[in-house]
Amino acid sequence: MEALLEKLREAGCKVTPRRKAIIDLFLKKGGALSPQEVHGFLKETIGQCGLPGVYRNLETMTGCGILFRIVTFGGEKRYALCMADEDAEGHHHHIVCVSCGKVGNIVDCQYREGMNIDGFRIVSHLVQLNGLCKSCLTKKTGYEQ
Amino acid sequence: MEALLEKLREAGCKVTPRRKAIIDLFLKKGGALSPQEVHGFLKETIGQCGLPGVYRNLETMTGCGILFRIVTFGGEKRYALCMADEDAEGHHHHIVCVSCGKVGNIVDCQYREGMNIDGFRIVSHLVQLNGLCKSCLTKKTGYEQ
DNA sequence: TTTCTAAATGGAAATAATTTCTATTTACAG
DNA sequence: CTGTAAATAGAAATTATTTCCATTTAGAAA
Repeated sequence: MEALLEKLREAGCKVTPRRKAIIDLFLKKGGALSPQEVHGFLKETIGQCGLPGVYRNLETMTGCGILFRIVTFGGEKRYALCMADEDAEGHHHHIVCVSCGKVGNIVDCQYREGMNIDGFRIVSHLVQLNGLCKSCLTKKTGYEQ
Repeated sequence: MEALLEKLREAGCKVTPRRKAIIDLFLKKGGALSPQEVHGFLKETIGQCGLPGVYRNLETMTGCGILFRIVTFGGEKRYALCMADEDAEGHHHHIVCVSCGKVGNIVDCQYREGMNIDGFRIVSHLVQLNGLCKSCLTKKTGYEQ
């Protein structure tokens, strides 16, 4: 938790009760959440908070590298904690369990900014793996991305 | 064009004037379009057509493999023609020019369904490269993804 | 500490995006 | 041709997202 708050400070953002509550929520829930879900859960915990604030904070915290946006085939917005561990400090991608939402880091990536592929100069790229984590391979739950 | 219409038939979908107009539009424009843009352009060409129909058709045609959904960091929906050439008949990904929207195919991919990575069993994955195509490397235009 | 200020918040309201619904039309199999 | 399931149109409903602005607050600086 403290490491995540530090990321806010590094980015010059304030550590507010609401932001703490949002991080808390993601830590507790463990998976990927939509703005609406975050809003709903916050209502239960810290009482109130408008959707505009939720949207703003999810984006702010994505900018700080605390959250990242899950890519879904339907295009709906979902965010998850970017738990960069020692291995994944730098460039990395995510693997998301389609059943429970657990997130892992993928550190080996063949793409780099500036490289040339098929006549294109790469400026950015996106890789996301969807899979089943160990525990969900045995017991399937209701959560589907 | 005919090859694309064939994909509709293969999927058991009807070939309607509107669908032809949408394919036409993508062929002419060349890049990635949002539902709203498609709607706007159709108004100019075939007169009218409701947004609901645009949404339905973009999804239908994505299901047939005629279009694919561009992944943007902002999460907004955009579609582009999936011009699978000889090399890219099967599994492939896309590289999109962030300046003009031109789409290329990436056929070498290290990920496969069913493989195990870091304790996850992969069920699907998504790779998208964003870059600058040859012509845009020299002249930058206004179009940004 | 206290003060100050830019950043964050809350919530109402506006806007934009997407879906649902239903009556009508149409592609195309037979 | 004809019949029928699929597609269409557009209105309306719903949902998602953003804008706005007055108020509060975190945290730097005095």
